[in-house]
Amino acid sequence: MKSACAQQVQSLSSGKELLPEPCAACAARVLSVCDAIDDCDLDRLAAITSVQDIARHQIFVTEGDPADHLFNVTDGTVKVYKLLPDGRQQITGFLFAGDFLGLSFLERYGCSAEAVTRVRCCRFPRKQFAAMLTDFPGIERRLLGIASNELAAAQDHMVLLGRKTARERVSTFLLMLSRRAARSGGTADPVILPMTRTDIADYLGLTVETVSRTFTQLKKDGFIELREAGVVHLSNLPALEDLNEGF
Amino acid sequence: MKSACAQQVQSLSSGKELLPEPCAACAARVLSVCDAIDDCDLDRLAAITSVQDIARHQIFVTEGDPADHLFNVTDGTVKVYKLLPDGRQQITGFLFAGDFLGLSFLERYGCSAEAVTRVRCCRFPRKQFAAMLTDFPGIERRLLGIASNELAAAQDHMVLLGRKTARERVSTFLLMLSRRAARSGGTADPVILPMTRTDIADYLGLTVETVSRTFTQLKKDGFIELREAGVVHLSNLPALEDLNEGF
DNA sequence: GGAGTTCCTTGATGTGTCTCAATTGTTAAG
DNA sequence: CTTAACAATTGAGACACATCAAGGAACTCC
Repeated sequence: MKSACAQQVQSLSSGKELLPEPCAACAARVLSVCDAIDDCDLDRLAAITSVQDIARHQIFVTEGDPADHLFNVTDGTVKVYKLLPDGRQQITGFLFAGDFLGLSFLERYGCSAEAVTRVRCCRFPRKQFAAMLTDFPGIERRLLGIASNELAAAQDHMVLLGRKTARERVSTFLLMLSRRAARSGGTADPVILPMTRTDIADYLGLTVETVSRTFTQLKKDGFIELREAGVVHLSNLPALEDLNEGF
Repeated sequence: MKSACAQQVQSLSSGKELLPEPCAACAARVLSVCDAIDDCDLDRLAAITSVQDIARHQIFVTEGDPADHLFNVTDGTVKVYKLLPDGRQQITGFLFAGDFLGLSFLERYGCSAEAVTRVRCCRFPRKQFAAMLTDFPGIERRLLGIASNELAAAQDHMVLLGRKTARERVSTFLLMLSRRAARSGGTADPVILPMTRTDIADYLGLTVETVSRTFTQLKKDGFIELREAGVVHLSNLPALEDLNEGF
């Protein structure tokens, strides 16, 4: 087990091969927990790390299972969700390169996770990772920061689910993806949607039909353009931001 | 500033006077962060603590303000909420004795907080509290645990807001309050509702009218009884739990 | 290149919850 | 006890979104 965090050499969607690289060269590192560790100590982290490639649609974390592993997404998109007994689904978040998965440091996973695209991630055994916390208090601090951010995002999402209209939900979603992409070095304007309309609906607390209708409505009103599949052009970003009144 | 965490000698609602007590005797301590500190080090915590009494309806934390203080509720009920520019409100959670407030360790508060009843709490200056983290890593571990629990609660609430019917939301809410009360040494069956129907509505993503109608509907169907104001008797708890199918 | 599958869109209709409005119940003040 | 202010309930009607159903577009697999 020599290799560790993987560097994203080519986008997975391009079909090119991925080259595993050591943590020190990991493109996702600056975005993630691993950044809390000095270069010289990275081999310590690398020793407990295994790189995983996950096929599209594969469920690699199941709600209620013992939380044996923590994950760090280095490429691709993951959906994190909960199910009601009758099959209703609520997606609690999407994860992208640099995002950490497994933040419920409880005995069992609180959510399930499924690869929306082909996904590459670093996997840490939870116990060994926990053991490292005592040696590297910086990680703990970092985790607390990540938890804070996740909590803030969860609160924003509660506002969306509890109080926003369908149109507001969709535009908030588009802006969120846009900012997220820009923040991690991507492009802000043509927003890439790796997930299906159904996934978007399950994230926004709507039905597929309503999501689809809202997209066409936003298109008709000149806020967005839909040329290729999975891509949304924000033709009128200021107006779109107005829909969310500085949110 | 000699006194620190307050002990709940009598319930505030009874109108009796509260006696401030040192942290070592604090009834809420076992439920809270303070438990991560040994008795002998408690004076260190006490030195930066100030006890605060907050009147009903007082807003003591405002979203967007610099996060100068952290709070630990020792008695009473607090609502934590976010507002949309046009006044729509989403309550993200209710806090009771032992609950920690200020978990967004960010520069500014992410939510506002208002006293639903008269509230007593311990207040810590954020910077001094942060400084203690290095000396007492146990607190950090504890905070991470609290954050995990809050995150799990937030995820459950997203499912509620995104995918549950009004009836399911209300019954989930009642069960949550019941379990919460039981967990912190209270009574599980007559559930106490310190908050108004409007607050419940803003928590559940509904309107007051729908909440009220759902209550009477649950009453008519024999799930609950409404005798005094602010009290709900769970006449048929198993059936109520069935409504939420093991949730 | 054709067939199957999945995804997306659009239409017609239904309904759960919201909105508006009025009444009653409760609490606090004088 | 009276009055005012607030909280809770109930009814009538409207509407945003869900449901049901069908057609078309994109992708995958022989």
